[in-house]
Amino acid sequence: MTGSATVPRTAEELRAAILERYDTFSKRLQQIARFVLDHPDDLALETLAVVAERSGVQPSAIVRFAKALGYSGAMPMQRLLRDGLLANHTALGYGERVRQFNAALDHQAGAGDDSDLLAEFVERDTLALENLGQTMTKADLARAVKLIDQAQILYVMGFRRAFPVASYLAYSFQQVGKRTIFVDGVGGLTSQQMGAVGETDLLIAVSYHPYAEETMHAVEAAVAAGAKVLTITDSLVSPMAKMAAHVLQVRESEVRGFRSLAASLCLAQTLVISLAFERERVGAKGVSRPRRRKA
Amino acid sequence: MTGSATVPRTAEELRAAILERYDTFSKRLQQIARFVLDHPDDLALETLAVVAERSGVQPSAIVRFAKALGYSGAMPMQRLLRDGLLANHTALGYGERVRQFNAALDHQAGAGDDSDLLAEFVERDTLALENLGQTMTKADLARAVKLIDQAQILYVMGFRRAFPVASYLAYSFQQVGKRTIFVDGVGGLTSQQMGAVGETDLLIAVSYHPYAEETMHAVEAAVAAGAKVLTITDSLVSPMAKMAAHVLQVRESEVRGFRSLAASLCLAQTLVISLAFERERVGAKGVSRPRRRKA
DNA sequence: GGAAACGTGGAATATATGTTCCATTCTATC
DNA sequence: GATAGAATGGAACATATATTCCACGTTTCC
Repeated sequence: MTGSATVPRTAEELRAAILERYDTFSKRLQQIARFVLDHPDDLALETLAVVAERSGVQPSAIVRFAKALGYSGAMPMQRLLRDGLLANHTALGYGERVRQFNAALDHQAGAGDDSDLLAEFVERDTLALENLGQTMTKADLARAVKLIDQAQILYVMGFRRAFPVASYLAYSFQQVGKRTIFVDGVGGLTSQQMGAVGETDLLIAVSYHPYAEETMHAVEAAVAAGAKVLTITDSLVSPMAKMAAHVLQVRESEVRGFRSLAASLCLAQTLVISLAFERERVGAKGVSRPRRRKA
Repeated sequence: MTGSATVPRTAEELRAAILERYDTFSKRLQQIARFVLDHPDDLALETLAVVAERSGVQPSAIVRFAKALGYSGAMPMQRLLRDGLLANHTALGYGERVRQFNAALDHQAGAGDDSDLLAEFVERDTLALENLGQTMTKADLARAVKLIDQAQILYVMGFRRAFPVASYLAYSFQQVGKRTIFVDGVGGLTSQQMGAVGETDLLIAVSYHPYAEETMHAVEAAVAAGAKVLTITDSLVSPMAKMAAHVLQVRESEVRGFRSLAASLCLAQTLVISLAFERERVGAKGVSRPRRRKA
């Protein structure tokens, strides 16, 4: 039953072995391989039944997987991962990591020091998310969702730094079955794309300082056409905020002058899923169930 | 059977409770208490039988110990310590906390319950960021930055869910003065946009499961043309990963079947700024100083 | 298009683990 | 030093877990 001459004896070897033989595995075995690579901790700590449920396979399949790698069963493989886990844990104590982290943050004034840029950004985005959770009220969200739900056609726009957020919104709203037009400005056709905006429609405009002129003009045009406008922006006094029917303020924190988009995207996804739930609750027509869906 | 009114609910509380009540314990119970305090990892990870043998007591004594602290058995106490261990080792804590999080969600799993969707997503994104900070090594990042820096022309692509990430990368790299072509696939011109790829160029391909065919083909084409490929993806065995010169794995956590992009965007920005710093340090030609710049 | 080989899900089984129980030992008190 | 009470060890038990096995489905190759 031993597939190869050498059976992996460390967590790293196991990883390498899986990668090497991935192609020779069957579909289900590949699925398990992915799970093991992506969530080694789960396999190490949880029982087989839990791992099976979480990875969406049968316990027996996991045993087969372990045997395909040359083990006598799933348990030896688990032990391997567990040991690796413990080794990592003891090698780098918690306190030490915190110290390193804080030290890195302390000299963030240092010019070219990019030694732990990632840690800084992680920290910054975490703060931004925290702030979002504290400042954004349920009422504001509910109102935004209601506006979106009531719109016959949803227009989404956002340029430059706001473009990723806008594209995410457009893509996701389409995915959950909302009629959405992404005003991407390709070919300078912004006004044409917005041409059919009417009173029953909603424009979601995403914009941060410095506010793109194109977006402002589009908002003006939409208001003139009688459409409602929902803006996602960084300031309640931004040019858009006054014209908009509703404003969602997102305060992205800043490190070294660079702003992020983590909070905006988190908010964006919340809007999308909230809408999906709302429609499901009301039993809207032809909307696929949002739960368990891979977005 | 509950010794005291409040049962410890975290690893720290447990530690405190043991210390506080140490004197009231019998000799054998004190022996176990010492072992738990000194080797919490062992109790967390090993089976009761192993712990019993290692600490020189009977399994039943450990159960008694747990009951003396108010638990229904030894298992709940083990779970507690396990969670505590994971909390310290955030890279591992990730999976466990997601599990807890999901378990909590399951209770309120009523379909249309969006009462605090935002809080859920904030929590999930926070976890994903934390995990990113712990699992992404400096070496991996440094190598990616080096690849980008050495590329004469940088191509960036990513479709569907990866599109926001790709657009962000393209926009930001252009902002910091890197020659970048955003392969956005407008008008079905993907292959034309990629037409000029050469050996001195780099393609950054962002892709998540299920991987867009267009992206895979583009990666193949780039490799065939002799260009290097850097992929940002969710699995080391994703179709792209094999062809790529370097892979950056991003594990976005998932709530109710919906994945986010927070970690990916955080990574993206880290790459951009790291490149900017790198160039500044070397004193590259005509690159605007990255600091204090609004990206 | 048919047949063989392979892969898969789920129930059945064997095993190992945590827990309980009670006879025995230890400790404290008179 | 005797005795009552508590504590302990280890066997017996119940439970949960990993593993095996087989009928069914799927793919592959002739």
